[in-house]
Amino acid sequence: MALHFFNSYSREIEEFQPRDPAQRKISIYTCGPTVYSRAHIGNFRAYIFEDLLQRHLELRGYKVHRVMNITDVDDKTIRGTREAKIPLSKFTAQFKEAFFEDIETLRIKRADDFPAATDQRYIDKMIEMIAALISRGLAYQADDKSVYFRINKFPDYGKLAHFDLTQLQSTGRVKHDEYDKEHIGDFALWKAWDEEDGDIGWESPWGRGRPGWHIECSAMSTALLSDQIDIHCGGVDNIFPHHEAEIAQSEGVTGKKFVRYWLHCAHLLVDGQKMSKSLGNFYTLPNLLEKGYTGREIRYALMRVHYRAPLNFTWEGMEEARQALARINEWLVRLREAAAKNIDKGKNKTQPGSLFEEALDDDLNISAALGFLFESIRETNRTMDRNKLDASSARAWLNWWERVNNVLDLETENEVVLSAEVAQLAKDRENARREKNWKQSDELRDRISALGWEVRDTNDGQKLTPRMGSG
RNA sequence: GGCGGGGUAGCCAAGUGGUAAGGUCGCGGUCUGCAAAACCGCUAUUCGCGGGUUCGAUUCCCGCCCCCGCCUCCA
Repeated sequence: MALHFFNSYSREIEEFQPRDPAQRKISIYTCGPTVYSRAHIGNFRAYIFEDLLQRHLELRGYKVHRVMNITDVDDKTIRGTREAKIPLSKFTAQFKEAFFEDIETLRIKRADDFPAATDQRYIDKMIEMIAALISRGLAYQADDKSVYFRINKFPDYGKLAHFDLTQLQSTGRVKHDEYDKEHIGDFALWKAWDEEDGDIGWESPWGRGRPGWHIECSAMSTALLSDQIDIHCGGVDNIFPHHEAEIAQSEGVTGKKFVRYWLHCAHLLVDGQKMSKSLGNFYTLPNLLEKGYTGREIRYALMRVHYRAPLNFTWEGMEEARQALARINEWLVRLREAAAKNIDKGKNKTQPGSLFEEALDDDLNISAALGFLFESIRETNRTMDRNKLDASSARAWLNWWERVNNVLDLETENEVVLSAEVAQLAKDRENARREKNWKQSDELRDRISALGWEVRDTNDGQKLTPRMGSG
């Protein structure tokens, strides 16, 4: 089955055909964080979705070039730097650093480029694009000295969001300077300097000021990818106005189709409510780590629901993630033992299939893909219970897992080393068991458990595994 | 008001015009000295509600209800 994605632009599932199929190269642009505070887990849901997308494309043999922008100048960063009374670059640096820390914890692959809006290279590019838009009559400088995009001159404006612009209603959420603009929907390309900006600003043909938010993405995607990109991702809330504006700006300059496939991720909810910085009901990654959850547990919890469906974050869901991963762990341990045992009963016919990746081909149907994974786990466990899984089959399953895990990236990283204390207790317990001193054996099991290790007695003696979440 | 996305077991969730994957939780069983893990069995006669089409609908059509979101700088 060929790759299919739901394209927000057409609102249909479409077969994926990259711009340059022969090269197997794909360009992806993803909207990154605005670094005015620590990103919350809702942000990371979107980034994990993009990570899953990239990894699956790579599994399918594509070479992905992905760009993620960092918005490091806007109203909120300026407010932040003013309140903190430190320079903008210093203010945003701390959140950039936190962001990279967090994506590493969540095992999100780094983009190839993380362009920053304040980089002079991109400021220049933005100015260049704005000038082109003005020369084409698509933009104008208003009385307030800011430059705006003239949406009436761009007939496709509203096509992505499927908005009828005459129906636009102000929510009052954002204050805008309606008197300076020709149309209420005209959006800023260049914002004229005002007092609140302090020493933040760049010179331009239209005077000192700073870029509007949308133009940075148009400039960076054009500069780093090309006039036309294969896939552009973001949260659904970015569809309007942000992505709509990007289309208008980029196509207004190049005259070419900007993006082939628009993929948008639904929101993460907390207790059924949208999670957002402005509402203050958000968790950051450190908040969850403090509760004892690991990066991979959080990764699983954020990944397991289809990207176009809302994901309701709950602690019950975190617990579920933990248990599901523990199940995978156990399975891998057994498989590796089976692969090493070199028994050859040769009767097992359970073979890994390709259903996992085929599910992902279908608009990243992760639930179906995980369904196949867990079915496979049950089947192979059943076979191993009967001691019927031969070594070569076990190896085949392990190879399959490696492939699957390239996409999921859910395996425990390092073996947690037994402390000398636990090792000694285990040894004592072994002796106690040899003497069938069950009382002492159970006491020791409790003590080992208190130290974070679970004890299991198997045919091959006792086995210790670190309790989930502790490692 | 306009435009989206959802509503499937306690919770999360896949799915199809032919009678409901998977995860998690709970209960019972096998195994065990007891556990744990694993496996087996049970847990939705039913897929928000009401109509319609059909031999048959959770799946298609119509109407309605509920939740979440977007409607000018939120992923």
